[in-house]
Amino acid sequence: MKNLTKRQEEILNLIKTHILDLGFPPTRADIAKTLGFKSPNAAEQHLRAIEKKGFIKILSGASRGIVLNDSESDQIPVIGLVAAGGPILAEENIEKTIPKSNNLLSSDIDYYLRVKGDSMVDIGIFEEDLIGVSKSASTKIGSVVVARINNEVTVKTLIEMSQNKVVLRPENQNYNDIIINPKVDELAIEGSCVALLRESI
Amino acid sequence: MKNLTKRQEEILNLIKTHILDLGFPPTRADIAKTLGFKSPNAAEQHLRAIEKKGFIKILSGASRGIVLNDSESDQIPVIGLVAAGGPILAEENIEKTIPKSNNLLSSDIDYYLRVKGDSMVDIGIFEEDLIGVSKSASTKIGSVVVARINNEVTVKTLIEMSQNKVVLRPENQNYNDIIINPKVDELAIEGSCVALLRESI
DNA sequence: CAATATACTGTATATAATTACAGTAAAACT
DNA sequence: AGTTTTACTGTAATTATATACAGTATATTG
Repeated sequence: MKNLTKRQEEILNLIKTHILDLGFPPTRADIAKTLGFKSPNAAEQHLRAIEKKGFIKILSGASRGIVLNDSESDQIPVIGLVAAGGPILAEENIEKTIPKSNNLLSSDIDYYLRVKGDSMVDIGIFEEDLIGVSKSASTKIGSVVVARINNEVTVKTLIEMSQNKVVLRPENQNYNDIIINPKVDELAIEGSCVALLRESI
Repeated sequence: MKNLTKRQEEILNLIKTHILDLGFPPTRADIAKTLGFKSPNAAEQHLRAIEKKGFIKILSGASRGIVLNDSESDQIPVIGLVAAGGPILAEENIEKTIPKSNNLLSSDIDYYLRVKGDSMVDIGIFEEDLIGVSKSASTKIGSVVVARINNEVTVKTLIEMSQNKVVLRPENQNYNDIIINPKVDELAIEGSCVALLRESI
């Protein structure tokens, strides 16, 4: 998807704002009036350009027939099984996506991860639950993190983190702490768990 | 706000669906075509009636100028502490409301209830969690229900239900089953738990 | 039992809106 | 240097849309 020019972006924002304010897209004349064009055709041609670049779709013959193409930035992916090796957010891991506007929880969620196994049941994280993961939230000691150890993704509580020792604790008395030497094993903290969804009880 | 007739409700839903699908409201002709009216005026008059009852606003002169009035029905209330005596959904119990989400969780959630206590931790329901409650979902044996016993609201698993014996089980080994005789104690099953939200981990 | 609300058909018209065509001018590629 | 893209003005035709007016019929309410 090509980049929009400054003016085109301005028009796309105007459309979004109009929809947010009134609930329906503007007409060519509305756009022209707002931006001071003396001809509705100026708006028309901008719309065609924006459509060509893939950001909107113009429904011909319909008044206000401007459809916003769901940009991926407005969708939060739900990650099912993470294929070994690749990045978590790789296409093949995305089970579905949830529109951000429908998100009831923290706005800081980058993706949802479907929980496998019972290693976190003691703090109420069950198999099939969806965990809201934030990549930017600070990973403090004691927080629940998404970690990748030698290409395997896991959700655990972060207990200790120093240069040559990282301790990840399963919240289930049947499991033992995972102790990693980052100099020996490959370790990456992918994000912090900030919310939880259970779709059926 | 007066109640809509069946037909009017049908039209309001059509408008909402149209907006959800395409991003803008339908025209009178669209409505007429969808519902099989032979005159766009039929749609026009329905719209006027729906506006009169306060559910929409019609912007005169604007094509597709139908604005949905934020009806409370699009918001799901979050119930904090339930005051003894009154109905669960009483105004004073509503902690906040959250917009109804279509894709995220079951569309059948009437309200969220904030969990107090630790009686359900064994199945991953923790204090401060929000439970999505459906009033209409069938209350089967084995399902987690919201029950009111002598004016106190509680969340438990329904184990047995007969004319003179109802058994509610806390999912926590430190608690005992609650055995009620509905002929002695006042008991009402308010709904079933169909989803769960945890706003922070 | 009359008035009002509901639920439409049918026709007509003003206006709202899309959209095509003909230009101008500057900037950005190729 | 020539073509394409961007960014508009200006005009006009066609179509889309709202909306008024005139009816019909049944149901509901005061």
